[in-house]
Amino acid sequence: MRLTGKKIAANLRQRGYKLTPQRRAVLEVIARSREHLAPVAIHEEARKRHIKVGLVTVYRTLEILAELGLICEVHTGGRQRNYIMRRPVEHHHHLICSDCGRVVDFAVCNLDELEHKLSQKTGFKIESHILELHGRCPQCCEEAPV
Amino acid sequence: MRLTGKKIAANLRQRGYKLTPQRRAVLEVIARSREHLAPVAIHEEARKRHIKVGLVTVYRTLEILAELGLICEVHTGGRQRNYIMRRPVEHHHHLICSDCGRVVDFAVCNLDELEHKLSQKTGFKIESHILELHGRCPQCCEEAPV
DNA sequence: CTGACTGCAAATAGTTTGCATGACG
DNA sequence: CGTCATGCAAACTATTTGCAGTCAG
Repeated sequence: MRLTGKKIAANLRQRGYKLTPQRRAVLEVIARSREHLAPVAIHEEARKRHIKVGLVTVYRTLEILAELGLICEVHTGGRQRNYIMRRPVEHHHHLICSDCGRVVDFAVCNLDELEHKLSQKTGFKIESHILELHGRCPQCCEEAPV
Repeated sequence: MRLTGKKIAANLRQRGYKLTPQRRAVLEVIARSREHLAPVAIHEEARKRHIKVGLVTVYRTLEILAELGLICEVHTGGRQRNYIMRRPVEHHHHLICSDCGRVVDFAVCNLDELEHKLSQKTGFKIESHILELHGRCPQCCEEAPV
């Protein structure tokens, strides 16, 4: 599914939001990057493309986009938030390169059984999970063999 | 394995650190809590127990304790760091109540196969993973049925 | 037109650093 | 006793909020 402007606009409007150049810009920057980006990086990149946008707006936009499920947060352990395009709409996870930050999606996670077992054992009503794999991508392994 | 003062002291000394009342306090606060705690909470709790310690020291201590593997970080999605005692030394994960913050450990995670497959498919050299389950614990489910 | 959006400046929140003093081993 | 630890204040970083002007629909 391609995220055309129209689809996004509709998506936004549905919840009473408007599609402004700034929001378009933020979304585009994230969409074009294969890596996860921090708010500051998104801001810089947008300005490089000569789109006038304030950092504050980037923050506000990210919140909305995440709420709409168009982007999602990546937990890098660093001190800032990081967002990446949510390509497939389905449930999926990330494999993240600890050197360059490249992100690969994957969908398989046979955790249902685990969740079921744990649920029975602990009485928890399990609602979601975070699963992220960290490692080094092929490029980084080559470039700087530890 | 009980974490006696001696063991901890040895653990610290091994790497050139000293065991001070402050460090002892921080560790004790974390050890007694079943939930994950943020630096501020640890600081407050320590003071309640009449141990004079500065917030700065708490931060510095947390860094060391995490480095030593005595405590570990929990990713709550909130804006602060959160730490919890690392009870078993083995590899394990957390099941976290999204209401009260209670944390349950579990060790089973049949991800080896998944990691292996992904490694082959992507060329990534997988080094670690984050797996956290989120849900509501029995108590919270009872007290406030959604 | 009008309510939602933007951007600035300023406020917060969390964390880190510099430095003089204090105490573990 | 020397080295590492502490605590204050101040710096810093990331993020949020208030508000007046602006714009998409």
